[in-house]
Amino acid sequence: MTYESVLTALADPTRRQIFEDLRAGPMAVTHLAESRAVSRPAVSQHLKVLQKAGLVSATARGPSRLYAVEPQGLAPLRDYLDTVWGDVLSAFAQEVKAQMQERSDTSTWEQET
Amino acid sequence: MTYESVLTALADPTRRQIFEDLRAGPMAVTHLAESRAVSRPAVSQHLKVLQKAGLVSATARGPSRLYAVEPQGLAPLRDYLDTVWGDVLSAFAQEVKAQMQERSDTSTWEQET
DNA sequence: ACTTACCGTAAGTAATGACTTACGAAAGTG
DNA sequence: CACTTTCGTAAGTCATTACTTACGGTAAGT
Repeated sequence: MTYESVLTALADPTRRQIFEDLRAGPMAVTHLAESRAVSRPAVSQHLKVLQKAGLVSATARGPSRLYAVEPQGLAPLRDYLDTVWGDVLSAFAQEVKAQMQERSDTSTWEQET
Repeated sequence: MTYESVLTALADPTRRQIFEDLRAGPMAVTHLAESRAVSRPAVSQHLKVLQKAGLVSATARGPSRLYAVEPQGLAPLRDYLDTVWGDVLSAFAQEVKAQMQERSDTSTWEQET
């Protein structure tokens, strides 16, 4: 639900691969595990994290369970980038211009990165 | 530079707080550390990770060092969300509609989440 | 030059998390 | 009703990583 959980969920490479594999459509846990280097319980645990983050949803299909991408799960992260950082990005250009004009004389700076 | 490094950099809560604190403007390491519960070297290490991810930049200011937000650092993550998941999101609505119409008869499903 | 202030790095420790094996539950099949 | 398949969870191990203390290095002030 929160953008923090989305970030931590997408930070792990294996979990991100599983999430991206689900782009092909809903899949069962066994099918997800056999095309990967980790065991099936590991995939289940990753899916649990993804589900808690709202990125995937589970559907009982007999004894099997189909996991599918929940597209609205990425909305918190998108909103975070837009609302929290959108203003900063737009305000940055102005500030840079202002500072460069303000300190055009005091030129004792030393850029590193 | 890559969206993976951005995700791992923003996954840690302390590191994310430091990054968000820099929205107020360029700050020195000591100033960042004294308003937080971790030591100064810890902040330095976090800033190193953020710098490698392209999220912040350092500027030598006398014996001090001013760290500033690098606004273009979030671009890889934005691009990842747009290119990789933008198509999936738009294609999802159509697929859902098609599936619901296709399986309007085989109604033995059981939603969980 | 000596001192002070600010910072990065090294080394070591503690904690978080990713993974495995083992087990039990739920649902279809004979 | 047994049997099989599929899956989640528990317990434990191992690797990653976040954190601390200690140290050295650089730049300004006196």
